[in-house]
Parts: sequence; structure tokens; C-alpha cells
Amino acid sequence: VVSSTEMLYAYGGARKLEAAKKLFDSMPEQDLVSATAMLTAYATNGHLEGAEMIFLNSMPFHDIVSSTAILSLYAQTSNVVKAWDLYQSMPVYNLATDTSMLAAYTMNGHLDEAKTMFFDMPQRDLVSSTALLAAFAEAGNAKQAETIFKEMPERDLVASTAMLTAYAQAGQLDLAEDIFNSLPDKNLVVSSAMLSAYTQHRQLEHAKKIFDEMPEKNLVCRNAMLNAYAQNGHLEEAAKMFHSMPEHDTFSYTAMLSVCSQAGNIDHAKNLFDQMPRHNVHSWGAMLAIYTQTGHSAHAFDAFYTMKALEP
RNA sequence: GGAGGAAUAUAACU
Repeated sequence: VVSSTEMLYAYGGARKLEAAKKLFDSMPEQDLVSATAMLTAYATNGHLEGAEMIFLNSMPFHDIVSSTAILSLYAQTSNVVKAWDLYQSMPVYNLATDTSMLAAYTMNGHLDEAKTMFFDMPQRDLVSSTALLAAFAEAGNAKQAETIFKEMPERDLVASTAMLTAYAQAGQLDLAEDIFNSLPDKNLVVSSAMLSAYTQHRQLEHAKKIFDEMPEKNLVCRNAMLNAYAQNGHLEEAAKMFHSMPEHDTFSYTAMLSVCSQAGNIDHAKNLFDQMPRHNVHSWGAMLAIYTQTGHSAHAFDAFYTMKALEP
């Protein structure tokens, strides 16, 4: 059971959900630990139904680790109410549990609840502090983010990235650059954050330089570069970027819809929209912009109401 | 042997 669980964990981390499922189903005995590893594999892939099924049907009982695993998934998938209900029902808490509940707030724009949660927690550490810092960052509150950052006894790359984003959101590009330049080791995430900071401040050349110097690239940083072109009016470069990407997600498509909107190309937009794997408020919002701007008011109303219905 | 934090997209509002 132990070695199979290690394998399960590895499959989960490698996003090999099918392989994980197969292995889990073939295990002669499943225990709470292996079931939690399977739950986490679903969670890593954003698969809420699968994770809930494991949680409800494949666990002899729930401990703090298994409950925290699904709590974290509720946070990621914007299920704040489910997260709170589960959290309430738990007999004991620890730092990871509290931080997951905190993340349910910070990841979904509930800044006031996040603050209350954070200061009511019996313990705080680098991880929980970074969660709140990121919430301040998103709210454009660099001052409060800075307070948290400076009070941290130790900082890591994750915390520094959150602080960089806080400065960028607040329009303090120079301070964001200071953080970036002070880092001895950079990764894909912090470089993407800096890239987007340059995009936001209309410094396309700097954004491109960061992108070109990145030793590894993934979907997120390619989307970020696509948006650097799109948001700075370089429509042809944006299209070229889009077509050169090995894969696309809803972020890539929505960025391209915005390119079509700027180019006034409604037919291409419709094509892209139909190709999208999923539609959400962002894709409908982009279509709304296109319809509004081209005077297709009936379609615009459709898009508007569809969007409203999708809103959480 | 299993759980928590950072980067990318949308009309309007702020």
C-alpha cells in the first residue's frame, strides 16, 4: 500500500490522472492515505466531482489531512460556501487547515473575511502571510502588502513574487523591478509576473526581453506574452504568438478575442469562440465587447445575459 | 506513503 501510494502521489504531481485512477482502482487495499493521494490527484487537475467522490465514498473516515486536501480544492474552484461548511464541521484545525480556509477567501476576492481569518488564526507562517499578501496585491493595496512583507521573518520566492505583483498592481513598476533584480534565483512564475508588470505599464520591449530570456516556457508565460502584444496593440505579433503556441486554453483564446475586437474582425472572433474548449464570463465578455462595438445589439444582449447567468 | 501560499484573459462598475 505504501509504495503504491508513493506512485499515486507521483502520478498526481505529473498530472497523469488516468494512470493514477487505474493504479488506485487496482490497489488490493486502499486506506485513508492512498485515498487522500488520489483525491489530491483529482484536485491537481481541478476535477471537483472526482475528488468529492473519493472524499465521500472511498474513505473509511476523514482526518485533518484529507479534509484539508478537499478544502483546498474548494478554495481553488471558488466554492467558498462549501469550504466554510466543511471547515465548520471539522473537529480540529491546524495551520494548513486554517491557511486553506484563508485561501478560500483570498483567492475569491473576500478580503475582509481573509483579514479576519488571518488575524484570528492561532498561528501564522510564511505560507499564510503570503496568501494574505497576495490578496492585498490583487486589491491594489501595496501599502498593506508591504507591511506583511516586511514583517516576514523570512521570505522566499513565492512571497517575493506576490510582493512584486502588489507593486505592479499599484503602479509602482520601479519597486517591482527592484524586487525582481534582487532575486538570486528566478523561476518561471516570477518572470511571468515581471513580464505582466511590464505589459501593464506598456513596456513591450522589456516584456519581450524577459520572455526571450526565460530558460523554460509554459502555457501561462506564453499567454502573458500574447497579452503583452494584444494589450499594446501589436495585433499581428499577437496572432503570430497564438499560432506558434503548442497549446491553448481559455486564457489564450480570450486574449485572441480581444485582438479580434481591436481589429474589428467579428468573423474570426466567432470562429475562435466556437473553437474554445469552454466558455466563461471572460470569453462572453470579450464577445460582448465585439458585438457592442460592431452594432450587433441582439447578439450583444444575448452575450450580456449569458454572462450574467454565469457570474458566481 | 497523503493536505495549505505566488504569475496570464473579459463588457461594465469601483
